[in-house]
Amino acid sequence: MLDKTFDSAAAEAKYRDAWESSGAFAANPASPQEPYAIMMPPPNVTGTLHMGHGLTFTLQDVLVRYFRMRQRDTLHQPGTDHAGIAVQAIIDRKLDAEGLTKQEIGRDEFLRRAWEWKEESGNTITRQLRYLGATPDWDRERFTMDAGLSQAVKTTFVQLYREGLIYKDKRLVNWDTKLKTAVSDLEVEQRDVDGHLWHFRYPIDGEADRFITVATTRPETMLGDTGVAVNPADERYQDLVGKNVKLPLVGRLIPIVADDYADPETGSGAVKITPAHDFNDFEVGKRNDLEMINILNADGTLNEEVPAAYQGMDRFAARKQVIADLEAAGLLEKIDDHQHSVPHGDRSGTVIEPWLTDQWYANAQKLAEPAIAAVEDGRTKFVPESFADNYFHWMRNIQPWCISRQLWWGHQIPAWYGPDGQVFVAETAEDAQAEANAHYGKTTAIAQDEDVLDTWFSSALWPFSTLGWPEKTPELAKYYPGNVLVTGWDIIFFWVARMMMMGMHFMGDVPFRTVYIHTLVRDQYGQKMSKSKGNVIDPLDLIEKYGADALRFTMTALAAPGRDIKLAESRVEGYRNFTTKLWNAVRFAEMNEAKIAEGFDPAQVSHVLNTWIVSRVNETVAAMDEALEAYRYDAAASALYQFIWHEFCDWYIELSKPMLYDTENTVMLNETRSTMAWALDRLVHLAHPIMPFVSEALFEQFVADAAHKSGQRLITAAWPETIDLPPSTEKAVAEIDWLVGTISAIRTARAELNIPAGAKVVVQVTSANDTTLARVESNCDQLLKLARLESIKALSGDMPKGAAQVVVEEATFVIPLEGLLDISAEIDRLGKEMGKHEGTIGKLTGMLSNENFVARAPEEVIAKNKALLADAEQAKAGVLAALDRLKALG
RNA sequence: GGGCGAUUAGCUCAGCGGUAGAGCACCACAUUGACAUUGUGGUGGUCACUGGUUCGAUCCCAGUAUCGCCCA
Repeated sequence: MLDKTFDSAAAEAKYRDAWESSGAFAANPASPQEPYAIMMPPPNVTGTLHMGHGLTFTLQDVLVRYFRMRQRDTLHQPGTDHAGIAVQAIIDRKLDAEGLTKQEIGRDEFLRRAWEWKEESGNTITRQLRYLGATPDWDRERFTMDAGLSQAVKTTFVQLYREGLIYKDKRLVNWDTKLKTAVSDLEVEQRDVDGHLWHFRYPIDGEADRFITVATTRPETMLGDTGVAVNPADERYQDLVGKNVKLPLVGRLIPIVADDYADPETGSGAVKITPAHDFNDFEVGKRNDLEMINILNADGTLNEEVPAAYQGMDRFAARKQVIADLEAAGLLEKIDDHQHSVPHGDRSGTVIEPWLTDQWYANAQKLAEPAIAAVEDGRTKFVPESFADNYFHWMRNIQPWCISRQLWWGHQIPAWYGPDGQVFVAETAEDAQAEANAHYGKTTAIAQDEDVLDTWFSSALWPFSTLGWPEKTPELAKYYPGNVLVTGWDIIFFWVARMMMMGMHFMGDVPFRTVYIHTLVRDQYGQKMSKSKGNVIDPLDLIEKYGADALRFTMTALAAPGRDIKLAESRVEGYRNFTTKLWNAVRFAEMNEAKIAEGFDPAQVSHVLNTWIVSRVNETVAAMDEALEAYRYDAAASALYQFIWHEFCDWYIELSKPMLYDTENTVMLNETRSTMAWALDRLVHLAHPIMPFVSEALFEQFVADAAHKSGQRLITAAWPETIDLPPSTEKAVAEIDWLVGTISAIRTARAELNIPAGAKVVVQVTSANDTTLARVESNCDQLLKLARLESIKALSGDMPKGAAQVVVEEATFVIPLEGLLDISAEIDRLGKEMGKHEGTIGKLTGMLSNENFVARAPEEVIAKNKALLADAEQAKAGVLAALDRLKALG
């Protein structure tokens, strides 16, 4: 006997392990089955499961389980990325706590410690994914710094270098002064801050008492100014172009140049130019051939390029000092409050400095071309489609991709330098040495580039490097391209774009056919979850409280395309209740000995109720197939919920009771027991992708036995297919629809007339046609039970006085209440119904008498409206007759 | 400033060129032999606003307002 409620914790613990050890998650490249591959976006190895993971991995697992049940050879590729900056920061902190620095311990020892950390605490998230019920092929788990994936990095780097698509360049980068590395544009967060705009007066050289005013939000950069720009069309400054300014505090003469970048409308119209410390100024500097003076050290202190008084000073201390000194010199014109955005490192939180350094770049513009074309011609589709525009916009405006990072944790760049700086790029030190020796004509010492590659460089190779590339493996042949990539929109540029570029370049084909983009999980008020706001909901807490199935159902039901998910805990609670509902439905079946009898054929059931539920199962299968194939997770969840709760539980179980309790009629009893067991078997199959634990538990504890499938596991069972039903099905469905409508109508009238719920009433039917009378006859038990009636039969003799009347289609159900009826309440009630029908009739008559409508509307719309009008008129006539009788008899 | 999206019941959201839907919340009733993590019934909406296209617009188009997000 099933317990009264579902014990989610016990089931999760049991099936998590049982599934995994059964080998159910394993892909099988040797199998003849059609593949279905999803590459898991590798979570950061430092990560722990948050709600975003909860969403993305639920959606992936729903697809994986669904297609596994459809008997596809399913690969869900798991793994983690090495998170260069994050891991380096962790090790740095630990060293700091020990009073050590990485320079002291050296690169090898640093890497040893990093690996040690990774082995010990780096895989928290992959353990946590199992709690969510994810079923990737764990035996194939990869890490971006594994030997194979590292080889892929070397191979791609060397090839791209040889093709001229990777090169070294001196450009401005986003420099993180705390982590002392370049970071990508995407890792820079623009924060609006309340700052100031300082207006300084720069004296014109050779013109006493003449000044030009410039404004800046970063006064310390003036020490690196190498020019002042004015707009060529700005008449105020025409005569100054070509002259020099004597840079205060520094004394350097710097030219005044004409450049469109200067906006005459903004401030004074003149702009100071610091080419080595501002992205816009860099371009102005290049156009006007201005000197580039780098005034910063890697740690953000000022270097020897500035006057001695400022050397070694931190950039923010220098800012104060520069302001004070300019003010003292009488050159501070004014200070405005000014709100502006300041770049911050998203890892370090520190202000990012544009800094001039030598870095390795990939020619992203070139690599993007085929990646853009692949989406244009539909080889890869975005779902929802609108995200393709996002992708195009970014890809068409893509900048050179700075791929080097000044870190130790990562893939060290396979480039070596000779004593004169000559570069030798090769996959191995030996090859590089050989090249160097050949180049110099003698054995010459070379040293490898100290830097490592951006983590996203290796992540970009993930769709093929995990499959064994550059080796030609069976996996690569079978699972590339993958079917779908499921990820959040925040990662389109970090990852999707780069996988597309690398996939097109090295595999000659897209990495996946579809990119499903989901949105962010926010709190119930639409706020982004953040630790500082304290509104973070931990998915593991929800799993503990409500079960993984409830969380998964919530994620699935809320995953409507293109919309952020606002998560309220009450939703999860509601879906926990849903798992309980399903559990108890099976428990009911168990109590009533539901079991599929030998030779049972769902297409041949005789009772209308059984025919109806078979038909409803069919339609639910079709609805879920359609929804899942279109990535309409919300629609799939809703079809399942609606079917289980509001059709199977509310009506099928309730209407089946008279048959299940009537042990005399063994034919009907057996058919109903069989149908119920059959339907439940289909139903747990349908529930499995979204609610794997409760469905598997129910299957094991009862359903498998009832359906003669003992010993099988749902996780690998075949997904239901729709079955062909005889034409008579339609009639049965209409009869159940009528029955449901009639019961509901009587219940409504009872409630509105305050007939006590416990009171059994006598009902007599009048003005009913033969079909209705036959339906009343054959569904008598169900009507008595669910509408709580004493009896129901055709009205014989006169209409009783003081009777309530319920009109359903052509028939009226008369409920004699012998003076208990509140006549005026009943008149009001019937009057309200009349109003409703009259409204409908008015509207439809209007439409149907409109010549244009009749002439232009489609045939089926006209037919439908005519039918609706007939129904409404029939109903109105019934209600009118009821009102007349009531008035006549009281 | 540029781009994208949203605006439908108290809340969270589906929907769709043809009579407005769900879940939650709320109100009333009910402990009837799966389930109170329940059942039954009910209240609740000028589909943001203004125009246009159409026989017909919540839906398509244009504009307005408000709110998000991304980019500069």
